[in-house]
Amino acid sequence: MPITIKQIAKKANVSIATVSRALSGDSKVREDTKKLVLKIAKQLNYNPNILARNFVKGKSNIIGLVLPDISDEYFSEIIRSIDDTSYLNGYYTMVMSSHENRSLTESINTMMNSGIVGGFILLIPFINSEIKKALNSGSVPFVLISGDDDIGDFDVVTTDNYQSAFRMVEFLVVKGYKKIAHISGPPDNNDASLRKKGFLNACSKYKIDVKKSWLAKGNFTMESGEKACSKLLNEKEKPDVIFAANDMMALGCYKAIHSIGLKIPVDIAITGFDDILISEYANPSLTTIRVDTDRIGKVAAERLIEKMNGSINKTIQKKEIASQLVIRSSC
Amino acid sequence: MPITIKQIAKKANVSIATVSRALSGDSKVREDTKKLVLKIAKQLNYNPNILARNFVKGKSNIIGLVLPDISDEYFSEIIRSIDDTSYLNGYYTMVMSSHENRSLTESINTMMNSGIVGGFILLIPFINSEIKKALNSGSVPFVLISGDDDIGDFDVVTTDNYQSAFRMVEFLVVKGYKKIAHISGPPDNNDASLRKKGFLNACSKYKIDVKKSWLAKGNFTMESGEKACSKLLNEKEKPDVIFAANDMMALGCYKAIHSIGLKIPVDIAITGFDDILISEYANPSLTTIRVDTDRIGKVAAERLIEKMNGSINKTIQKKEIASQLVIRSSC
DNA sequence: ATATATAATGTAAACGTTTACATTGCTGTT
DNA sequence: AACAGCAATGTAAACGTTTACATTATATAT
Repeated sequence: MPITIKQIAKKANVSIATVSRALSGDSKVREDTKKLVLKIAKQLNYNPNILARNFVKGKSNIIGLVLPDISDEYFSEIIRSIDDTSYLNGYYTMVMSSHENRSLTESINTMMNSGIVGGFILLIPFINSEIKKALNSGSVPFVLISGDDDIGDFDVVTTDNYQSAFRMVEFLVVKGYKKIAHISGPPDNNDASLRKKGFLNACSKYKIDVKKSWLAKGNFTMESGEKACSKLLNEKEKPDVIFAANDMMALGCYKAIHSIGLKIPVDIAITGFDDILISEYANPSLTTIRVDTDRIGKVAAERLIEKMNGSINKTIQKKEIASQLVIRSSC
Repeated sequence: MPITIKQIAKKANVSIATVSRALSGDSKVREDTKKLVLKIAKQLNYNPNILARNFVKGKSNIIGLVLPDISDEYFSEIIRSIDDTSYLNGYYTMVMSSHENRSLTESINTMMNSGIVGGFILLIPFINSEIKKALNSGSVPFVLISGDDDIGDFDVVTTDNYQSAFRMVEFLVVKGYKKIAHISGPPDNNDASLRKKGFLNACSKYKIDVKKSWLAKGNFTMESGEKACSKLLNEKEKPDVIFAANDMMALGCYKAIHSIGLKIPVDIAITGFDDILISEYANPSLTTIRVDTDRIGKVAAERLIEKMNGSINKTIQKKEIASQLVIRSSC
């Protein structure tokens, strides 16, 4: 019982083709017929059947968004950012979380083959050959959002993990720190390894001697940060600052440090990476790196829409979104 | 160029109707034809065109999810939970954020009239007559997720704001606190007013004398909590515990208290509401109330799917999801 | 006024699937 | 062997929109 162009056509005494043209606006329709059709459409509260439109056009104006198997505080920001951008360009956003019941490849296959989306964005913490294969199996355009752009011949939007970690070290060096420790993230995580690499290369550039025992291992959890920090504090030569590969581990360091009565940043300084909500309010507030999630979503969506429109640029594009050093009181 | 049932039909030497029936499984098709069709479908890597299916069936298996104009850390959990439930029932999830560019009513109208979704869930912090009107304007089923179930004749899933606030006070009373202050949230926010109501009624039941000056006003931000707390600390008769209507304000209290050198919970105790990520890691960890977002999403999605399937229960359902008191070190 | 070009509109097919209805094939009963 | 009854399959229409192509109306040039 929703209004269709047929009813408009009848009421306006024109053919459905004219109605369609008047509504889509781009074809040649006489000004007054167009006005009439628009008026009647409005009057009847007509809304185009999007499913029918997508179906007949053979392409969908729905953008798929594949989320990985983890809950992350910044996902809702990315989702919102992508949805905003999509909306402004006349697209809708469909989410698809991967989890125990639905694997990532299954999600990709649905995106590729069901026709339900015209393109998709994949939030992907790591890549493997199975995923690559799935991504190469179809012709639906997509863009990746990842921590690493070295993941094959795909369009990808990344954070500048390496650069930011590098700059963090530079900042610490300028501040006068000499003994810098690092707590790294999971070894199979791209963000983690790039941050570590940035750390190491910066240290090497600025002639900071990194003791092996100062390269602690964590897994991005607060607990692992706490544990790693305790270990560092037990070294006979203690670092004077710890650069954790993410904020959660940095806050774990807070715990370890406070528990033995030391003070940040007086006794030891801490820095993190991510600028999660809590970091601003921690005591002391945490110096860290803010990822521009808003921009990441926007850039990814814009690039995807470009591809969906079949516009010019066919070459693979790697876009790195700059993060920002957020200087607070922890160092 | 995606595979269609036509190609399967040709290859299997049957009509497209038989293919359709074999694939949908529910009609009477001979066992061996069914097997043959399924085999060929698999072999050709057939995926049904969902747009076409939805279109011809006149209904969509996409569930819309309308998000309000705020970024909230628990949204990604709700989104995930809804998507999980949808997926398990054969549905997809489409998000639609409301914001400056797209009003809430506009989102509702799209959901109602474009045919793109078969039903939708509305995350809604408050309701007004314009929204009510929009909701009453169509025939697409929907479910609300709100802080208050007293928002008209709609299916709604709520948190038990009132009950939980009530129980928080009970808990504080049992703990021996006598002078309880409250920092309320925005006056037009349902969650906020129900929490305040629960607080007041519990105080009244347990004969807790609530001084007028102990009813501070905030707006859910950390700053407002800090300010309200400072004011409370300047009263000649200070409360011995402050129950903030949300965690952010509770953490604002932390700031105010620490800044003048007092200790929590020794000098004054604090409790919150929401159990945001940061609360567990605050110092001291915050006693608060955890909203079961996972369950909220699941229940809302299940109820919506029930309605979309046109199953039995047509009467309005108000479902209140129980929250959990999380006892930590701040009181 | 006529011919021509072009603008406006109409006609009808197409998209992939489901499904009401029609037809065919098979089984068992007499 | 004839027929009923039902199971299996086929035929074709339908869904709402767009769009290639056909037709008609209008404007322009002669």
